[in-house]
Amino acid sequence: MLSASIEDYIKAIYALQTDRETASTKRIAERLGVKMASVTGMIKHLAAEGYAKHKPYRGAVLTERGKRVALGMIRRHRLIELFLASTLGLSWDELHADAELLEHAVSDRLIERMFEYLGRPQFDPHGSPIPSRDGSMTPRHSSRLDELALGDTGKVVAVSGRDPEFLRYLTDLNLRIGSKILVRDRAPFNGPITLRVGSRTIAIGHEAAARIRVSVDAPTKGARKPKPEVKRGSRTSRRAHKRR
Amino acid sequence: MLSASIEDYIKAIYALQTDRETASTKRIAERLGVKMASVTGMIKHLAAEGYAKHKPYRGAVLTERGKRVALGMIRRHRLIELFLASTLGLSWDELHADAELLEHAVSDRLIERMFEYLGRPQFDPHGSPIPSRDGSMTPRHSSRLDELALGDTGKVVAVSGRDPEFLRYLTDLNLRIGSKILVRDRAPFNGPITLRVGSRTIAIGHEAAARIRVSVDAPTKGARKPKPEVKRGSRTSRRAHKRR
DNA sequence: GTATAAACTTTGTCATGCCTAAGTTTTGTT
DNA sequence: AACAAAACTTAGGCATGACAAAGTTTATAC
Repeated sequence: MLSASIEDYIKAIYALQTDRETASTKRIAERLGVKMASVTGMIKHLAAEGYAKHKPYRGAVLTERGKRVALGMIRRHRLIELFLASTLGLSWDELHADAELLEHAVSDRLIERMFEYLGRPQFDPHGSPIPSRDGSMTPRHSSRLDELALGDTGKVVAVSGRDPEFLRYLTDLNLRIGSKILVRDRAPFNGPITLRVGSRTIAIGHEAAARIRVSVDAPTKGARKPKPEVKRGSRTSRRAHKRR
Repeated sequence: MLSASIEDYIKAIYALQTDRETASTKRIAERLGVKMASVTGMIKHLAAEGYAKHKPYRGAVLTERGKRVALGMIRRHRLIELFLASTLGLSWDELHADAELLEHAVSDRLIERMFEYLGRPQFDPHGSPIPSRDGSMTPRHSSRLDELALGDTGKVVAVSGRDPEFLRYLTDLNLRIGSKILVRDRAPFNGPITLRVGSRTIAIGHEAAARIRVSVDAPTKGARKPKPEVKRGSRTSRRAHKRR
């Protein structure tokens, strides 16, 4: 059985190496709230145990074994979040902190019971995919809201921050998973993006918009102003995550 | 914040001093699966922190402060058990182990959410009372099944063991919280007790019977053989614990 | 290209909580 | 009462995982 500390380090490295290629000592330390010296020590331990590779002065990278552990933790985390949301009705800004504590304590048996109870879900309350037991994740074909063109319509499918402030801000704007949006205006110089959300019109900054993932509707036949220079991901429409 | 270890010691001392007046080093060690030397060390620590009094060679006793912590832990434990039973449908033999792990990790906020979600329950799935936030517990007026007289009828309100084997045994006998029973026969010399449970007739040993608490029905007018030498507790009838 | 800053590692220390081995107190037996 | 066994404590040690301080490597600036 791995200690809670080791699990946290592996999760942190996984998250960091998903962005960049490698997880630096500094960033791991910041993420976990420990000093760099502690991180170096733990990275060496992880390397000795075969969970990571340590390239001195160059950061850490997980091995396949380490990745498997990381995906297992993410699975636990997201199932716990969904379970707490479904049963106790916790709002999305409250979920992360509690799941973070519980993910080290919940038995495998309980995780699988939750999985079945929740109807073998694919996505958590933030729209993030839940890894399957074997570590595979349903890919999401979505675009960053800040990359949408004027006139585009779509549905919010995920958000990438877990900061409660940010999530409450979105709630105040009426933005949640499944919200339908229409891009009304895009100010130049990374200025705010104006959206239609339900019956409200709101303005949102670029930084926030970049954290919101949207599945964009295929354009309808009606005349619309194209904006070809904006590149986007695939636009497959997907059902939103089921809430109760 | 108290460590999981400290919480476990306080719980163990509480349980032991509820039986006897004091919790001996040996018994604490057995309960927690550690050596006596470790217990002595921790008792001294608890005494230094004001959670317990240590009388060397005489065992430990919790202070008021320690008791408050213990009741808080019991509250958490029992609410978690009830929550897992209510949502995931865990059977009573599965509950204890998971709750034991979770009770150290669940936030106070989550505990109170569970409490409300469950409808401010008074009893856990084993029929044990759930301490209120201030530490008071609804007393249960019940008798040990092995002390019932021939012909007595009643309802199972609680069991006092948490051993999964024992609980599965009771399940096999059709005995659960709320089961109505009738004492058909009592063999002499601490022999088995024969019961009517629903439509089945079963025999149960004294040791098991002593762990089952029953609320005995007031005798009906019809003729019945009295057995005055058996003393019992009060016989107030109480609603059984609500299951979903 | 050299100096300085930033990132990183090494070394030694500390708290927690466990252990073993050895010594002490209490209890039980005769 | 005296001895042996059981219960208990003390002393010393170890693993984990954190830290600070000091030293090393890499990046940045000029």
